[in-house]
Amino acid sequence: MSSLSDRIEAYLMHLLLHSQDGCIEVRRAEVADRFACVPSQVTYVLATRFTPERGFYVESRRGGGGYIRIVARHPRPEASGLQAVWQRIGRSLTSGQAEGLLRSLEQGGLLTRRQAALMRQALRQEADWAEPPLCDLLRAAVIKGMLLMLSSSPDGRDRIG
Amino acid sequence: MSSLSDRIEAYLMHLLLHSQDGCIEVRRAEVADRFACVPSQVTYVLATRFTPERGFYVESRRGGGGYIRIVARHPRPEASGLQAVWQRIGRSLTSGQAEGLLRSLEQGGLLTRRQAALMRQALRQEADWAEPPLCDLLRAAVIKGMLLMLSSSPDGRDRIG
DNA sequence: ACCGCAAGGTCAAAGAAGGTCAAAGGAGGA
DNA sequence: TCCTCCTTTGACCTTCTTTGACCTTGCGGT
Repeated sequence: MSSLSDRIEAYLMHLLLHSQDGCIEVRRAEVADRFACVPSQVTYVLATRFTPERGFYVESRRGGGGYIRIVARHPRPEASGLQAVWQRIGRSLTSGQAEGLLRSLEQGGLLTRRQAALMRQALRQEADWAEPPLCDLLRAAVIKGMLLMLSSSPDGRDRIG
Repeated sequence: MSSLSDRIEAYLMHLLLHSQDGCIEVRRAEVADRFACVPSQVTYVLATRFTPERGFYVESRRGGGGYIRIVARHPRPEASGLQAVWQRIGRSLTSGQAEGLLRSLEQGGLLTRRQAALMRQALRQEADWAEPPLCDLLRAAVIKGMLLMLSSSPDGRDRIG
């Protein structure tokens, strides 16, 4: 089901989420080895998933002692909780930023796949009809509303009855 | 005589009902295979039966590891009063309209006091910084996002407690 | 400097899904 | 009968992934 790229993404995301500062260093060849694939596969994953648009930046160096460093702009959302994530969201959010956020929340276990899917749908439906910059404002508004509702009653216990 | 489309619909619905969270992932080619039909038949069923109006969202991805994900907004078949309200909200909502809406939802028992209060706060925070007409757009977006999350919680949180 | 190895980078081709669209088929009603 | 609406099919398109050949960069030794 999940593709090789997805598994590599999950692996790197896992490392990021468990890092102290939302910043990791890996060797391309090592990662490729772990997943028994060609090194350029790792490059592909970095290029398609860990983009600045989604809130990551990647630097690397070649030659002996070379490395790839991935830095997350939203370090460890799973440790800080939905409330903290919510506070970091500003008034505007591009679709790429929203997608990156949802993915990392999903990876961090703060959102179920279903919740993430619902939120994606809602974002499309409520924001995509507008042009930038309006659509980005709407996206931030929708997602913050949704996160607030989720975080305020994570398991339905907030029902007063 | 149930048509092929009906049988495919029934099959997918069966999977949904037996899923824990009202969210399934299938491969188009596999489903087509099971019913010995062309893949586009599955697309047809999705397009005609699993529509947003009927309470379903469909997400898909192409390429290797591609899939079709179907999400039911209501894992439980019970209709939700919130859903109906949600569907009637347009793209714009004045603060007066929003307040009226929240009040009637609260009185109707569809929202707890706490939820309503939370939503009021979110509305103020996310929309009031802007001038009309933008603030009305933002209000509609926030409130729809929040209602969606409430009305689609798998644990039936949206029912009157 | 120069050379050679040890990284990582690029790019394009091949492969693996799903999407589109229009034509053909079928069932029911005016 | 004829018309309309829903189904079924299939040819062709678009998107995403995987692989591999070849390129560039950095470091260390001579």
